Amino acid sequence: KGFGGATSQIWRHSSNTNGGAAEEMWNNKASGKQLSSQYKGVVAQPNGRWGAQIYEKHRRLWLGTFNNEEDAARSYDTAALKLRGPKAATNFVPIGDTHQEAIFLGRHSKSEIVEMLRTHTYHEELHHSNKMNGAECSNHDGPNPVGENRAIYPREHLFEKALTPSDVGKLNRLVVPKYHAHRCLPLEPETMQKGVILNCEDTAGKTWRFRYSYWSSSQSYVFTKGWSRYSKSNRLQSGDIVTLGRSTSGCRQLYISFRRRVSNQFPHQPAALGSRPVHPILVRLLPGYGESTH
DNA sequence: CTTTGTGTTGAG
DNA sequence: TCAACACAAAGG
Repeated sequence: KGFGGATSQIWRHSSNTNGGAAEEMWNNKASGKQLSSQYKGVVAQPNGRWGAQIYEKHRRLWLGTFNNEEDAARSYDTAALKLRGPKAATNFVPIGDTHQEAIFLGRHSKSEIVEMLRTHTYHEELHHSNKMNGAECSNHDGPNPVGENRAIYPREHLFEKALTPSDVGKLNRLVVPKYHAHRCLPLEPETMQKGVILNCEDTAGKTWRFRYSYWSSSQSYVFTKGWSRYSKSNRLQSGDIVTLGRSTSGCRQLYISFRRRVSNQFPHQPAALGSRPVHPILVRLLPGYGESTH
């Protein structure tokens, strides 16, 4: 039932406890050649780090970059289990076999899992999920409710901001108005520099992750990493209004949404004047891996 | 500026 | 499907 069929690992001749250490010796410095990984789904980066990738439907999904080959290999393994099921070939025998991990994988979309792997937060999320499971989440054992069972918590309004041109431009950051930052998203002194990762759920239930930090150079609070992705995916334009909210219950889940700028160019254009018909707004999905809920 | 991860290709 | 390689785009 769970993950962990003994058939799922790729056995290698060399004991892999010391990884590719020996191989690096003769492969690396002497010849200017790129060293190559012994692990499936792992590719070398020019700077000596390791990337993980997996293919699906003629497309490559990037699973992040890592310092160790093994971490990259584990990232591949997780993605393979999510994309290809319990029987997928993996680099290591799946240690998180714990049935808990299977449930965790089942409750998150492919793109969510890929995002966790890319940002190195998969294990953090997994463990957090395990803690929650015993308490207030429904913990079914048999029929695993796969689907949109999103909890609706009472939420508080945090702030809104009309986006500036630079918020949707090439700077790839959102400036959080300082007043609101201090009021509802305070950063601890020690986290100011590094920032924190905020998980924000959108109206479709998708989780977006933003790095939130303080830029001392401009003395401003900003969403950096992740913002560009959100902005582009939703085709945000200057003048559009973004809203942040937060659950008032214990989990303090953040929520993000937006609405289009109220156009002042055409205040009340009569719609039916023999011109072209008004089409419903088409919401384009993120290009790339789509979900097939099966 | 550094690093990521996409574009691309040829092999399997 | 897969990894090697080059390098434009993203990140900081």
